[in-house]
Amino acid sequence: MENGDCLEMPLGRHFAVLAKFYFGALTNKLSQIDLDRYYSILLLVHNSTEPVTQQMISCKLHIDKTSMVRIIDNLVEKNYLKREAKPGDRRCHQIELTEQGNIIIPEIQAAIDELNNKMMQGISMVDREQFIKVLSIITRNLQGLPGDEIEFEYQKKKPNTNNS
Amino acid sequence: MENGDCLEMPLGRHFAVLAKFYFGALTNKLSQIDLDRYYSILLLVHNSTEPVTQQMISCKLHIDKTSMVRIIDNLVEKNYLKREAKPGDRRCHQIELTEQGNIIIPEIQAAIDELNNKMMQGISMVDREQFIKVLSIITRNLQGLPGDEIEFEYQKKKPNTNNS
DNA sequence: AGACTTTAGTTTACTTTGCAAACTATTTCT
DNA sequence: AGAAATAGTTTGCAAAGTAAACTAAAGTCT
Repeated sequence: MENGDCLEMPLGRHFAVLAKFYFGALTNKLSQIDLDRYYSILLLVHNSTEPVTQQMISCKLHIDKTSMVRIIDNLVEKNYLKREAKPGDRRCHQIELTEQGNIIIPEIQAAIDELNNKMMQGISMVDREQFIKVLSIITRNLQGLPGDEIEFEYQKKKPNTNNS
Repeated sequence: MENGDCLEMPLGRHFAVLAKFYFGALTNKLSQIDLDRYYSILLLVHNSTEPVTQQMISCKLHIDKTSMVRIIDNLVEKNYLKREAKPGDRRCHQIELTEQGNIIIPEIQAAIDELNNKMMQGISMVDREQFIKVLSIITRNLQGLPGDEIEFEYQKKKPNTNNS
């Protein structure tokens, strides 16, 4: 094998460690906020063009749906999100940012931008883009999905795919 | 920001998802084995040239030391590892592979190689190497470490560093 | 319309992991 | 010898994944 064993950990472990460092640093940067995690969720709610449901967040962020319930409970309790009945389908809960939620979005975004910058220090723009590109391909390969974007199959045309 | 927001998740989240997919696939490949995790630990014990202690594993793999106790307990109970008194320093427990542990190492290694291959499909060798290189730099940047390898500071000359 | 199935979300129970604090046994420092 | 540091352990707690069973609301199918 030419690749893989040039690292002293399996690549998956490496990714896990990176994620840990990343969110550790992010939580650190955002210690002013009454929230030490779930930033991705708030961002997703904020950036989404379509109405956001719990299932959609679960799918896109690959978080378990039962965990999702608890997490949204938490964020609602802390007054960053609100659950509203979705008109037209009362099974769904439409997740929206509260006023307080909207306030911290720019702070989160700024911290992430800053962190990404620090993280990418010493890497040329070309290499950064290439890195992101490879990251997308790897993700797709690992899912075994033919998709084009890293959209992660949130109800994207399911042609009878019994994905068991 | 030029980078970062080209993905719809913070990069850290992306890494976490990748790790999840990776180990999911790996566990799947290794379903023959009576072990659905901790592969990295067994590999580390196997590949290490120096005697392995729990602390060393904790440091290299960035696993909490109290979790480490439980994990090693588990692996000892399943007869993949054994704890032995380290001659010369009875505080340390020297961790070694059992016979059964040694048997599954090649299987794990093969599964990882196979998975890495599948993961890297469609990416040229040059790009793979470049990707790994960027990955190392990012890791170093996130740790704020000046180190050279991704060795993660396991007792590498600690000049009074009170890492609290 | 009525029966069946699917979907979104919830609850419960259990497991794994991380973190913090307190602890033991050993070693090192002075 | 006495103090401090180190390796490991234990306990308690919180977060998060998994599985199973459940509710309520749609959707489907004769």
